[in-house]
Amino acid sequence: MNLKELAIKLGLSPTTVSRALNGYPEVNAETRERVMAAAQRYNYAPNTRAIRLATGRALAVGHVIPIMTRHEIVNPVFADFIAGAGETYSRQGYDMLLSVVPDDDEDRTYRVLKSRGSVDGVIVHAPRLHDPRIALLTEIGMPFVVHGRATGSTLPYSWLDVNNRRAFLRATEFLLDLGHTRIALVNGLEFMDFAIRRRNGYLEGLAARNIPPDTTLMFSAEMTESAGFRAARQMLALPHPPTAFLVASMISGMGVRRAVEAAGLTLGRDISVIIHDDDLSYLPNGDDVPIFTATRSSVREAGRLVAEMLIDLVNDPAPTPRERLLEAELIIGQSTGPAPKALQ
Amino acid sequence: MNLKELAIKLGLSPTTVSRALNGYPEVNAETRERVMAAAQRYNYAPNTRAIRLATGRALAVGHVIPIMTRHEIVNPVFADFIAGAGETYSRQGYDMLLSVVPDDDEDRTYRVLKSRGSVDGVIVHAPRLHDPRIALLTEIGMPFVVHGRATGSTLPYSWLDVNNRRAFLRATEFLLDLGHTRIALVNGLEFMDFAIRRRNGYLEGLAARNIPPDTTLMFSAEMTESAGFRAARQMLALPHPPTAFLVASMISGMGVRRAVEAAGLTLGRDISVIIHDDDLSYLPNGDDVPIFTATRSSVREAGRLVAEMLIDLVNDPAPTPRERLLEAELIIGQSTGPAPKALQ
DNA sequence: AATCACTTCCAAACCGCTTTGGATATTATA
DNA sequence: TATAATATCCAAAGCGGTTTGGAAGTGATT
Repeated sequence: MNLKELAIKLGLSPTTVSRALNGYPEVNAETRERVMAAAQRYNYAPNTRAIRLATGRALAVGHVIPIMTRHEIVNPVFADFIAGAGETYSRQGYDMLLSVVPDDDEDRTYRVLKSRGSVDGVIVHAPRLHDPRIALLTEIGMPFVVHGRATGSTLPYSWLDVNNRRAFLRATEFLLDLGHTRIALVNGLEFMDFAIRRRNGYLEGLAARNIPPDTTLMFSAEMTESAGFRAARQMLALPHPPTAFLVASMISGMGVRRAVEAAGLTLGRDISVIIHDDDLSYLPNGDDVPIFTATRSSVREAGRLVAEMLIDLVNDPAPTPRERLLEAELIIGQSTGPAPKALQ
Repeated sequence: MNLKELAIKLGLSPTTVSRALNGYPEVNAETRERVMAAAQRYNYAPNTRAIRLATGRALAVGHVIPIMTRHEIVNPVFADFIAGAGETYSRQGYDMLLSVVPDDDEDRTYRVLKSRGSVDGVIVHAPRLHDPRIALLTEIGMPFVVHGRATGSTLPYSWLDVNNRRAFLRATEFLLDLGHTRIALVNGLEFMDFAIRRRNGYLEGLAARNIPPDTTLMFSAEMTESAGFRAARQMLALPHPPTAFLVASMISGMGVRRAVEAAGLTLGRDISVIIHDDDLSYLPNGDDVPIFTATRSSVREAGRLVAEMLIDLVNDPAPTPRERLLEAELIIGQSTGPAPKALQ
């Protein structure tokens, strides 16, 4: 059942039917009723392909997921972020287009997305320092919003980010207030923008108390359980081990916990751990009471908001970029406590 | 730059240019060269919206992700599965359309996807017993492939599944061979088809050795770390506790491990654990040597294959459904060992 | 030289919608 | 009552491709 057939059945022109369904004013209220009812009855839904061609809009948003050819890691926060963004798209009648491409092919993908008109805009994931995608997208005129920020980028751009620096600063201060002075950082890969900001927050916190940073207590790698385990095991074996860990994610935190327990130490008593919790639905930080003390910020909510920002941007391409900084909460769990006296 | 403009620049008709680019035979080799070169030079890419309308094909595959309104869990294997499927789509020139919808709205979503012509087919995720989606999709004539199977469904349908029954049967046998007789099952939600099959494999393994199943050793819940922890803690506190656990996922396995260690027991010595490992890229089961003994099957590879099956199906709607059963490997890690003598 | 079979190209219809530019009927205004 | 304004509807022209049904040219065949 298409527009024309429906129009014939109603004894109206396609024009009028189209207008009736799309809420244009130049159609009799009674006629509109009739049209709506018929559309319902015949189960009519306009063909999106035709709408897209006629309007020149894709009614779709692209997410380009680069698969790193080196370390083949799919970002664990991806599923929840997508779920959040997807909620927004469903609500607003947009489609979500996912392109999974080798990371050396990302440029071409954006160009093709643009020239084929497949999407109205894109979301940029996991920005790195001096991220080249910002210049590329600006150049080809593709609207975009970055989830995160790209330190070092000179062009203006729209973004939504968590205040990672502040989150890790607060976490550091919290540990310092508990009497910890040997605080380790188990960070993500430090070419990622968020990781840099977190490190900066950590360093800032230490500096404010005149504690010189100790590179043996600073670790950076992919946020896997194993990496967290290795980092913590290694640091706990130091002659002057840390009494607290600041950890980049729930998953690495589980590795850290394993190392702590393997060393015969007790979490929250001998060793304090604060993680960053993206509030992933399949990795809840405990049920009622949180397992880990954490800086928490829902990546799903971020997905919802970023998607909204992009749709706004597409519908009203204002010259001034949209920016939004979310604060992470610091939630207290069972993994932190006062620094052990013996080591203070 | 569109077809017409390109045709004018070349002094040819749009027909010829279209045919040249699409490899039709009725065009001079020399002319084709010229057209290809010009397309390259002017950076011409055909507008997908027009192609879709003209051909009546969506050149897109849909993935409908139901967000359960109750327990808001996004499937953790989702990201890797999507990554795998996405690789296939990129390779074959298809778009991947993701719809995130409340689970009570899934039906409507499929109908709309069909009547609007947004996709050529869909992948059905996470089938349950008697899954109603199979009848629905068959009824509305939407090509689909199920990732998994739906026990109880009477209609024929195409699917790709891991032999979950066999995997858990083998894992059970492996534990039995090690002398374990008190084997616990920490399963996923048992309205999910894969969970039922795993339980069946487990029960079959026990039955073959004349071990009656013990319901106090059978647990079923969402596959979270906390759920795994709770299940194991509870079972380990039993008067006659298990010496081995069969666990549905890496994540629940981590919870089980935590409970084991919290009970002062050692994994692989006092307690054996076998997990099912979906080979998620962000949750590797150890680096070089596996942490957990596991039944392993790459969900990413499954994604690649399911997507291929669907595209085949769309391009050649054969009457006989396509079926494919993958076997899981049993890989030996550090989490299993002979049953402790004292408890045997 | 006429006919036939290819080869190579093109004009025009079509996909299903939106949107422009009227046309017609109805009501208000002078 | 004539005219202007308004309400309501429609024909037709896109949107940018694909595809059908020739047409013209070329070389081979009779």
